[in-house]
Amino acid sequence: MATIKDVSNVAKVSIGTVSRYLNGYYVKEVNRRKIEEAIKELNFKINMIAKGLKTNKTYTIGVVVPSVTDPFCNYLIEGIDSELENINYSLITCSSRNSVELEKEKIKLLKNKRVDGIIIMPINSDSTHILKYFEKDIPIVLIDRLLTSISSDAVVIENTEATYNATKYLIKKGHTRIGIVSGHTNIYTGYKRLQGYLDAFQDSNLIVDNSLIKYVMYQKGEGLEEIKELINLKDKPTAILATNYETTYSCIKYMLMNNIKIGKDISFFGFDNFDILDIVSPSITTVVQPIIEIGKESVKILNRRINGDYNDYPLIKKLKTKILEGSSIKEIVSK
Amino acid sequence: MATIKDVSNVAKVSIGTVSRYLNGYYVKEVNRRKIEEAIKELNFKINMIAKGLKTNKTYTIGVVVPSVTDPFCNYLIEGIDSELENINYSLITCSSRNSVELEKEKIKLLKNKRVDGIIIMPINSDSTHILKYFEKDIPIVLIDRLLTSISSDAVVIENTEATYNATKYLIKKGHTRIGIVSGHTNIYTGYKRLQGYLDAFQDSNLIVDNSLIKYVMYQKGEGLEEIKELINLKDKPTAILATNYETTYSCIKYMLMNNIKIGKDISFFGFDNFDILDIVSPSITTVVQPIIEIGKESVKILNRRINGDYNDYPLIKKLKTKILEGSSIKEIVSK
DNA sequence: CTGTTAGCGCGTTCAA
DNA sequence: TTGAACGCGCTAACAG
Repeated sequence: MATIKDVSNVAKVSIGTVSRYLNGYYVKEVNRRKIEEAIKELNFKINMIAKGLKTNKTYTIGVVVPSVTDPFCNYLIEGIDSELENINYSLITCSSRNSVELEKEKIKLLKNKRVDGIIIMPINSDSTHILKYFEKDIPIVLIDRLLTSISSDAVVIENTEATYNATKYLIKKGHTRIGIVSGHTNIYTGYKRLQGYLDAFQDSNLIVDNSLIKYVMYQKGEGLEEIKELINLKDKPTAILATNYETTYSCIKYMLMNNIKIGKDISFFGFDNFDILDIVSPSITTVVQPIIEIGKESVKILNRRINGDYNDYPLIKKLKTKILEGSSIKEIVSK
Repeated sequence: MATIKDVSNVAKVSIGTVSRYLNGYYVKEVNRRKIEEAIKELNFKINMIAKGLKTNKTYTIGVVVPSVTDPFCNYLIEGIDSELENINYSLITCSSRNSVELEKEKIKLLKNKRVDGIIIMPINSDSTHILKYFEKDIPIVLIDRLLTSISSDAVVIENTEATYNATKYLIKKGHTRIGIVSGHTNIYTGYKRLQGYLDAFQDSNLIVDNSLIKYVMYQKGEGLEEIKELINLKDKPTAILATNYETTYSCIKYMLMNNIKIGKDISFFGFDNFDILDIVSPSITTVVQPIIEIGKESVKILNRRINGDYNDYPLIKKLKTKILEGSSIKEIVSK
């Protein structure tokens, strides 16, 4: 593959001149023409590797997500990718496959690759194992989940507010026995979202029944057993609140499998609204996160750090959620 | 950030020794210890950029897919990513967003980045615009779709066989008026899959009614109008065959929206089985592709090319599909 | 087994 | 404005 040296030979100008031309500096008209011809003739493409070695930039950022087949992560990546296009960066995608070990591995890999920045959606809130990667050499932005005892840039949603509003919504519809499929509290979003549920009960002067709280893994296929327990409680819940996409999915699956009529036998409040919910009937009332926005925002912050702008560091951006109303929640009129 | 030179200084051995240590060659026990200490002390990480400049390798491959929010592409990426882990490569993911322009752009970008190889799922079969990127400098493997007039490594499925078997299955169940939601024939998979449908009719000595063939875009949200036409034909089809995930999804959505009972009012044969079909009732009979396998296989071929093994070039690997039986197909007993 | 050194392709001085 | 020369961090070849 042709190098800058080959171009300088063919064009009969010096390497420096070619380099300057490539980087947008002014060169004499005659030389410009000669260089352009040589480039075309040799089909020269600049070697970003060599350039990166010199400029200490790779024009690449890395992202580490727990899964690449989870729609939440995919939309995150879509947001990141589309924003990256604006600044001409490319993206190395890494899946930590929900393994802390792999997460470490991948971050190390990205650092070796000298990416200009890293976006991480951490597996859990435990920062001890990850802490050492947070030297200031490469900027890192956290998404979706924060890490304990690390002050870092991050983009998350108003988690507590999201479930608070959802729970309040259910209470207003007359529900007091509301089951929640919560994540484990060592996961940032699990902890925060449970908090919103508890707050809503407190603000409404209602007592929380702990048997209505089920802790499940935020992973595909998890939670069926817990949902079963919830639904078969002696004193049954009249409504169930799921707190992320995976649990929403599991709830729907369980209820369909067991012929439980959503919105009739039991009310249901979901979390995250992907295609899938389009084809469930009745339509599901859900908390909707601005996922694409989260991705885009994280890139914007990261890019400022890459360019040395640490003015507002550390910045924790919290995005608002919305409620999308469907027909999965029945109003209970008190007798 | 510490360099190999710093390490050699601290460890009091030569640069060469450090380099050899890093690359797995044998160094004297004493030196090994000193080097390891120095590395830990300096928190040294090898600079892959510099290594790449020398070895002309980036240990990175690129993949270009039409979308990063389409489950088919996601599972493809999952397969690629997991296989890449075995050979310690990382992956630059690019979305062409179903735009030929962007597809060109992304390939060019990957070439500039000097990735060691590229995997492409082309948008359509038209190779003219893409042809010039197929110089032998960087190995390319096509997936899912072939390109006209380019001989290249590729991993696809037995497309014609897949729909042939599905159509035969329907015919055996007594269906003769089978509507097909086909892709446009300028897309490799669209063309091949339609062929299977036609072949099955011919082999069964049945006449194909062209009004039962609808051509739709293989993209999210497409096809609702065509499905409507199909279902509202004067002489209605008794069964419908979708030919990819997007059209399967659209069919299900249309039927649910219009309260058409799948497996009762009309039989339905889907294509690709993601989570989503888990929560549709009745369960859908589908053609199942070995998607993860396609991804893994493409990496295996690519890796051999990267290592200079062009023995069986060009290799077009065709993987088999299976039929997953659900309850969406009714048997018609002739009166 | 180790130290020394050239050079990968490029950007960037410094003189001219 | 341009050309020559150095160095980014690393590998590989050679001599020891």
